[in-house]
Amino acid sequence: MSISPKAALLEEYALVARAVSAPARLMLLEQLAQGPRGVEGLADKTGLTIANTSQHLQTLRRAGLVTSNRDGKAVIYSLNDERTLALMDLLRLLAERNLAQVEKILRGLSGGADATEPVSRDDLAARIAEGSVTILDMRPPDEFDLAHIPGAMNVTLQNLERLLPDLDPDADIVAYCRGPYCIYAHQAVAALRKRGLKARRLEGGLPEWRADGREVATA
Amino acid sequence: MSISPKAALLEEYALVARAVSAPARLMLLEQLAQGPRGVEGLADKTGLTIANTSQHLQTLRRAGLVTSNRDGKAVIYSLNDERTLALMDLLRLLAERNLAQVEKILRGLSGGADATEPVSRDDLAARIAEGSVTILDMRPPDEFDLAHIPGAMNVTLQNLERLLPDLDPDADIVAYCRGPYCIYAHQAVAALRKRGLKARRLEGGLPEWRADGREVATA
DNA sequence: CTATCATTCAATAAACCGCTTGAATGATAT
DNA sequence: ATATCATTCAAGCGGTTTATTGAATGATAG
Repeated sequence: MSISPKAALLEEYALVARAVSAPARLMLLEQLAQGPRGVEGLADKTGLTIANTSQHLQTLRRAGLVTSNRDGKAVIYSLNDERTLALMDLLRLLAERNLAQVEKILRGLSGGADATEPVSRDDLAARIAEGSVTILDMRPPDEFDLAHIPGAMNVTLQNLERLLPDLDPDADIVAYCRGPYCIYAHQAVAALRKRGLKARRLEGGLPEWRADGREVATA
Repeated sequence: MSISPKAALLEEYALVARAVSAPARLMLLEQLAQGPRGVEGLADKTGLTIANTSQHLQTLRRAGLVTSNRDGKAVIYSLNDERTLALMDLLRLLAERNLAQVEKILRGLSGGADATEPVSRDDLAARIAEGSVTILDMRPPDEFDLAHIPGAMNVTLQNLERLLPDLDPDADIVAYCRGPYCIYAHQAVAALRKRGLKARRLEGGLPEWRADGREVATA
């Protein structure tokens, strides 16, 4: 006598939820949203050990969220389903709306300033067409090189200070990074606004920009 | 020195995911999607013990997915955010698309017959207006009494057999139950089709029908 | 005030998860 | 074949989660 089909189904749904229930795996998925990666690359980016990264990736694979294929001696993992990003975004949305702790952390990121509404991707595209916006890509240079929004300047939080004198104090600035989970854009906007600049965050990040079918540039 | 804000945020997102990563809690949420309930009622419906139910509900509350308020000596829990249903539906979708195991279980439910596409709620509403459809509500009578689609007949799997002679063999039949997680409608459709009747499943269930802003009837 | 009832808390054992370590695998290059 | 390299496997430790049990709480009714 097997267990009920209902219980079996719930167990499978729970398996998917469990896959996204560990911070380490959310980090890995955020990286994979940028594009396919090998185990070592993912381990580097996330700060996990190689063996640990491999294990987490296998958990994700068992839940059907990623696939792997061999390329020579390296194993390349990629997102299996774009809707995984939607799942992660819903997690974020629910957490932001319903958990006081999250609001507190986000307020801390913006340095006490009022959180500003993000700029929609449609808006940004229109501004690009007008040529009336300065775009900052806050991701590490290697990710910028792979793909970025056309016209964006690659800046890290560390060298943002040095860039300040070069920025037109009247320009509208839009900062973005990996996606909704990436906080560099939050931090950049906070730093820029503290200096009186008109900076805002892009809604989502590069994967979302791409998912809209918009063009990207490569180095 | 506190941990990084990024890690703290991921921990909170993971908390939400963990909340929906246990079959028992998915069952509770499915019940709560029908409407607010007390602890004892939820324990009855899910087959969990009272203490266990209470603990799971507190886990859900910590994740911000449900709220509770006291009514006399009973504590009534309700869904805190409609998007929780979207989260659960996304879990189901990802599982159905990417896990072979799920497809196998669903094929088992339909008794080997080809799975039929569900009827959309728009379609059903149009058919109701035409009066050209027989609607079966497969939920337990107490849930039917609280709210059901106007014109629906309340049938349980157990007494479906007895009802068969009364059904017009040429009628279009649409069965529904609690929502996407409820398998009674699947099973009813399988049983009816095996007897040559034209039965299909409604997409989603009563909570989704309601969320569309459509009317419901009460006993 | 006392009794009752629904719910929660506390303590426990068993199972599971996440990370580390070191060895094993499997594909390539010499 | 042998060496090398990226990845995976296996085992183990500490911490967390789950279900159970029985006691404690808190609101209401008499």
